[in-house]
Amino acid sequence: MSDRPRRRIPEATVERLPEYLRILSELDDDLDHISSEQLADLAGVNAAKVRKDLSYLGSYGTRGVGYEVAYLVFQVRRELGLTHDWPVIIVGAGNLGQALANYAGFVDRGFPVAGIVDVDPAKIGSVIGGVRVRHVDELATLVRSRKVSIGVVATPPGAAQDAADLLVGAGVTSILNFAPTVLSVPRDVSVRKVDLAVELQILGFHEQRRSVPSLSIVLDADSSRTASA
Amino acid sequence: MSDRPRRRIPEATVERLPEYLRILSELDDDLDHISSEQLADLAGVNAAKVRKDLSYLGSYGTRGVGYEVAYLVFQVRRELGLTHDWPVIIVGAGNLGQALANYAGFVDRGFPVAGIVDVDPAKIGSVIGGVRVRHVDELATLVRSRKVSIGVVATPPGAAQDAADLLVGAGVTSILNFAPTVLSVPRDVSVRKVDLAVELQILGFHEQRRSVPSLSIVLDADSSRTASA
DNA sequence: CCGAGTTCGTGAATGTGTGCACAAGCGCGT
DNA sequence: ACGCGCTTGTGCACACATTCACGAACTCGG
Ligand SMILES: NC(=O)c1ccc[n+]([C@@H]2O[C@H](COP(=O)([O-])OP(=O)(O)OC[C@H]3O[C@@H](n4cnc5c(N)ncnc54)[C@H](O)[C@@H]3O)[C@@H](O)[C@H]2O)c1
Ligand SMILES: NC(=O)c1ccc[n+]([C@@H]2O[C@H](COP(=O)([O-])OP(=O)(O)OC[C@H]3O[C@@H](n4cnc5c(N)ncnc54)[C@H](O)[C@@H]3O)[C@@H](O)[C@H]2O)c1
Repeated sequence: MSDRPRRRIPEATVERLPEYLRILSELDDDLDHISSEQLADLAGVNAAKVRKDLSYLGSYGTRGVGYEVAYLVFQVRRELGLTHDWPVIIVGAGNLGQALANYAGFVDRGFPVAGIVDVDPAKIGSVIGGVRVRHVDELATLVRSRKVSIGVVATPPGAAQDAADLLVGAGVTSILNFAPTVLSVPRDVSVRKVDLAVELQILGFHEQRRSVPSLSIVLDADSSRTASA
Repeated sequence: MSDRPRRRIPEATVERLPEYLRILSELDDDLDHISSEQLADLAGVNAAKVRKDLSYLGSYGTRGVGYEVAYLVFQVRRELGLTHDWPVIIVGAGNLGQALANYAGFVDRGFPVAGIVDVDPAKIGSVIGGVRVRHVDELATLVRSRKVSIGVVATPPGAAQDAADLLVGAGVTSILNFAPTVLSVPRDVSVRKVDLAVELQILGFHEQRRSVPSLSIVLDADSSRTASA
């Protein structure tokens, strides 16, 4: 219990752990154990993958029985660093920034909105999701006083790099970028990008392939990203 | 020109093509050629990767010169199926659904919002981004009359499977899911999921690792998803 | 206490993605 | 016409991810 092997966890596994965690958290309270196969079904993946993923955290299952849900939740949360909350600051209080700030799902999963900033005087002072919109000049102060290490960029593309620079300058070390722009940041800052138009374009690609049945295989079901009944 | 090799394109490449396309589209008009290295820099990836990605589309570059931007844009658009628009229907006109409908970036990139539906009488009839919100009962009619093949699920998690079933029943074959739920759909329907809380949790994981310097390597810069200066 | 049935943990095989390194091809200047 | 410098396209080696298959370890009933 006290020792932590702290082995390296593959990135692909890290990307699935939050999904397992969500599913486990939503399970009925009277279900105290779950098998890799049950969890796999709920997550839409292969059972062997679930076992391998969980094995990176340690040997927390019991053969012939499965995994104890409460304990597994605890272990996954610990591994993901969710033993404490990670306050988040949102830059840009437009359509998307407001939707994000209003979204209860963030605080529920350990990411309270510690601040929202904008440059538009019309937006500053308004309250969204219980948080008052501040001027972007106050960003650094907010980040430092609230010990924020994660920033969300929800500005127009032209302002995204500026926003990122501000965040990095204030000490933020992780950025979630919604603007369709490639951000330049120091190597020790993590950036993840969510581009909704890209998602649609990927769907469009497969959609198009579907309608022009290739000479070889008629339907190459893309098992990678698609969940099936 | 008339022949189309129609080779299989790796999924990883498909996921990068939209980004290349966006960058190419935003280039100065007076730049008529671009090298793989320049494009790689702009996209924050390796030049060899750009060349390999583009080589799946065909040999559209010229050695010693680079790629002709206009022609490359055309080819990438063709490959992604963007020779025509893909109308999209949004289910759920809440915070997120409204932000999406208001977002000009979709229609700009070939995905006009053909309809928005909801169950809430208070929302039905209002106009968002130039589109009137309809009752969810009209979904099938809308999908058929506007030839929609892509649906966006922006309902609360509890209603997401219902929304997906409705979409599939109406003939939609690609779904972009924003609800934190695993959707069950027939095997021939593509689903992509965007879970913003998952993105934050992944950042949180790396954030935590950062603060507990592992015994082995102090900072394992995650090159996979992070763009760096 | 034993055997049947269950489920985990993981080695090994296979599949997919990345990046180096270099030959082949092109343009340009002389 | 030719050589030189530049850039593409790709073979190859390596890294990473997925899946299978099976031994190990557990439960339970008799
Ligand atoms: N709305 C969507 O559904 C959607 C979908 C995909 C991507 N996006 C992207 O998300 C970003 C935000 O989209 P949106 O629809 O909310 O745009 P928006 O125009 O509604 O909001 C942008 C906000 O950023 C503020 N801003 C501008 N410059 C700033 C700066 N330097 N510092 C701080 N704030 C600044 C503006 O005042 C505005 O309030 C854009 O990059 C957009 O491309 C939005
Ligand atoms: N708002 C965000 O920033 C955000 C971020 C991440 C994920 N999400 C997810 O996106 C989804 C939507 O979030 P939101 O903030 O817009 O929620 P919301 O509650 O503001 O909006 C949901 C809308 O869906 C409608 N709806 C409910 N049942 C429906 C049905 N059966 N058919 C059609 N419409 C129905 C509701 O009337 C409401 O208008 C949720 O699943 C949420 O978890 C939202």
